[in-house]
Amino acid sequence: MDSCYSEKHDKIRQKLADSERFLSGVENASKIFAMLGEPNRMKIILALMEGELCVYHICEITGGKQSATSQHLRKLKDTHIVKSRKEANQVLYSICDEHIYTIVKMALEHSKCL
Amino acid sequence: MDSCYSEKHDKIRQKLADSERFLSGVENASKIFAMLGEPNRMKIILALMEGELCVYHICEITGGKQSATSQHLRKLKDTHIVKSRKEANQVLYSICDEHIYTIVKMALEHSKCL
DNA sequence: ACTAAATATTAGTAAATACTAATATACCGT
DNA sequence: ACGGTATATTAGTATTTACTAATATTTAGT
Repeated sequence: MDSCYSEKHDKIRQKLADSERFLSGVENASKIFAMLGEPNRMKIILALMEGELCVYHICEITGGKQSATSQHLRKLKDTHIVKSRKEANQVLYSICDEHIYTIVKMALEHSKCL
Repeated sequence: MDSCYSEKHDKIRQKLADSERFLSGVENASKIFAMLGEPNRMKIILALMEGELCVYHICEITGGKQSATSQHLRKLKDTHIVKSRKEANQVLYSICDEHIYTIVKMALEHSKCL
């Protein structure tokens, strides 16, 4: 390896790193949207926007089945949209991040005006 | 039909209408998210956030194929996220609505902090 | 320890979605 | 009118995703 290339190569590496960072940013942001892009999951989020809820109540409110709801909750947790804590024999879910509120409200706003 | 029911029935109808409005609101908002939930479509949006572009350039920037890109653009148009106008022999696309900018920026923000 | 309630997981299947390649359409310049 | 360029559409296929039903795990109360 010739060391006069090192600066040049650093720049290339920087560019690659940047674009990777960019692409993974896109991937991550896309994942969030994909989560909200499923109506039943969206209903879960809307329910949780009113406050912490246990799985049973989430099912009741959204009309979803236990199993399906549980699977959706896991996905929402994996994407850091939702967090959970155990209390007695139930698991309470709540929204992780302020941003989600704003994002959802914006989308409802947008869809209102066709 | 007995007319003393009319008020009661009106209320029921109102409630049904409300919940339908609510559900269709959820459906519509969800559709927007589903659009942004596909990485290649997200890239298209990000490109258009810099300004109006023709299909050829969108393909070039995002690295997508012509056909796939065109199909994505149709979907984005159907959901009123994007609009188009013809100029000479090309079609220029741009983002429809202010909200989209904010929504996307929020999501990138959210995904940045894990 | 046993039973019941709350939640999670798994496996299989059905449905939705995105991709590719080929073809069609529209428009421009000659 | 013809050839070329830009975009759209279609059909078929592959992949992803969500659902259901059954089962497993966890905890609480007796």
